[in-house]
Amino acid sequence: MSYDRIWAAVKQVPRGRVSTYGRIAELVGAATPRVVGYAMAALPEGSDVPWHRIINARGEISLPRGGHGHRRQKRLLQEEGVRFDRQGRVDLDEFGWPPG
DNA sequence: AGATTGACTGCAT
DNA sequence: CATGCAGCCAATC
Repeated sequence: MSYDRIWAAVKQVPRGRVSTYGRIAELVGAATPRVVGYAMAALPEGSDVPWHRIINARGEISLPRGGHGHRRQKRLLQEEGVRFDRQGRVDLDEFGWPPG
């Protein structure tokens, strides 16, 4: 089982932008959103895959609220210039990738 | 081999 | 805008 294709697609998300599980799934063409999420969870710690740029279709971080991972992801995105609204959501029309 | 679960999504209510 | 529900595929038990 190799998530290489999924990871390769995630690597193409430019800095300061975010993409969704569904978009990545469409991009690789051989996975459904759930599998993309599964691939993210299976990611080794020191990988160069920008996993934090992947959020759900509603523009929100999909990790459990208050969890360690959730906070880390939000911080990484903010460091790249991605802005969150008061509800902790990203405007996909502005930061989503691919655009449109 | 069958049941359960998960970093999901889209449509209906 | 929030909930509920079915469909989805792979990993785990």
